[in-house]
Amino acid sequence: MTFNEGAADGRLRGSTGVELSLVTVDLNIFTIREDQLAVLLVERANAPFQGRAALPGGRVRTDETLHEAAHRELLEETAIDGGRLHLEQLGAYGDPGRDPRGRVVTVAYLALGSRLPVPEGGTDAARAYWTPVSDVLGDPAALAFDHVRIVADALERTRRTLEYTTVATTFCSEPFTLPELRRVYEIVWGRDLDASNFRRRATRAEGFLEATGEHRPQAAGRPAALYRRGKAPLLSPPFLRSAS
Amino acid sequence: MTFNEGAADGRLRGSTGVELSLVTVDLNIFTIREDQLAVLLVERANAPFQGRAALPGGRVRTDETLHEAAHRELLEETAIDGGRLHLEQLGAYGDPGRDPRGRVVTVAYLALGSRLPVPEGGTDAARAYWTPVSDVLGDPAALAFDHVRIVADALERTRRTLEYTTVATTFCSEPFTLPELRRVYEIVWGRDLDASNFRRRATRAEGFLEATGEHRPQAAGRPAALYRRGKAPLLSPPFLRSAS
DNA sequence: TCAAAAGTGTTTTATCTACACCCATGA
DNA sequence: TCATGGGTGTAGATAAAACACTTTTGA
Repeated sequence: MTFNEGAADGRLRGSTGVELSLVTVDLNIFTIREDQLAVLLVERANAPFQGRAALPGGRVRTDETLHEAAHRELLEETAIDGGRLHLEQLGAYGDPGRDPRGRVVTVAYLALGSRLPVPEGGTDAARAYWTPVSDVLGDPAALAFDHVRIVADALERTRRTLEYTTVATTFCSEPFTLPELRRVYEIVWGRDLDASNFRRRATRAEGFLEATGEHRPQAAGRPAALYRRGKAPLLSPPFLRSAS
Repeated sequence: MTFNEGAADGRLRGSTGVELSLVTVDLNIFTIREDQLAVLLVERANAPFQGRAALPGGRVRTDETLHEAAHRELLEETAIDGGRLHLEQLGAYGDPGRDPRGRVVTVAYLALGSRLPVPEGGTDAARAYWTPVSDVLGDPAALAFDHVRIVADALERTRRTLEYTTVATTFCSEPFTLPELRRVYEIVWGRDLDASNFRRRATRAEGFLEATGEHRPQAAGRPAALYRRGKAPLLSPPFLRSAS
């Protein structure tokens, strides 16, 4: 079934005469791959924008919350189990011209995770692949709909969220080292941080890290201490982007 | 026209068989009145929740952006011209049970302004009135739908936004004094600030304030210098809530 | 000249910044 | 024993916190 079988004027319309809208969720799934921030894209199977790259997403069903819809699409379209991800709402996008089918309001979500798989096999997820966020933002026509703008907002949200919450750790697989966590900040913020000062702030922040007592041998040099995520959701004091 | 004239099962449904949703905007209009943070409420004219207090809002039309819809509802329901307000999107709320008519997704907006009028007269706006935010949040059943939760989110957003943007000035009528601006922070954050330290930070922040050179006589004491809003949208360095 | 409120200055304390230096490991 | 990268320590600069003090007005 396609969505452009609506009324004669092409608009989606409810049977009551009240103008209704198609509501979708779109997912900005971010992870760090090959030392870059990457976003998961899909090749669209259907019109409009068939064959074009887009954010994964789909219709919200009437019996689920928006958050549940995001979780479901995550699993269906990308075969990713959202259990270990950070998932937060980014906002609603509903400009009249954003979808040629008529008024479609999408609720964008931001999902952050570590070591996310490259989906494969015969499912919908087979059309999914990772792309560096910088590649997407460098080309205004890289994605279908207004998805480039949504990715830009998602990146800014991610940068700001790293300042005052502990979600940076969700980019790391447990256990992780402090230099790994620091590299997350460097990649997302696009600037180098002083290792010494980063360590001091990260270890001082209450509930951010939990030392395991173990160490991980490196390719070269001294083994790094291993940590797990702490229990605090917020970073206090926050890490400001301007600080080193 | 009411919205519950849908299909036999009561659900809103598109003519194509695709399940569609009613999309609305709801406005959290905050101002400072009588030394308190106040939110504008309306008495609902129609079912559901007829006669109950709720956030002002209404349906999004197919030919307008979500932002435009918020501006239009602001004018229609409250007779407030949004020109001088700060208006930003808060997020989408779409739990299945939030509206007895079926799936209704609302996009909540946050509007901040100063010296907003008490709407009067024979219009829709006559049903609108100001209430202290603390009164609303003290009673989980104070408002229709999930509006109490939305107001709670709006308050938290307002508190955080004051930390890193210059929007606090939109709570003041120009020209304003530094003690007036400080009082805005104190009311929103719910804690007193050191006048001396506040002054230093506010005047040092680039683009926050513009001195007019004028002064305003007080009821008692030395006249206060008058300022206008500066041009910077962001506060750097930010004012953290923890700081005095 | 007194009260009140704006505005300035100062001391103490905490934090950031930059950078030197030490430690633990593999080759 | 050397290179490599993790980890510690520290001095100077910067900013916050608390509070004493001065200025300007109306009564």
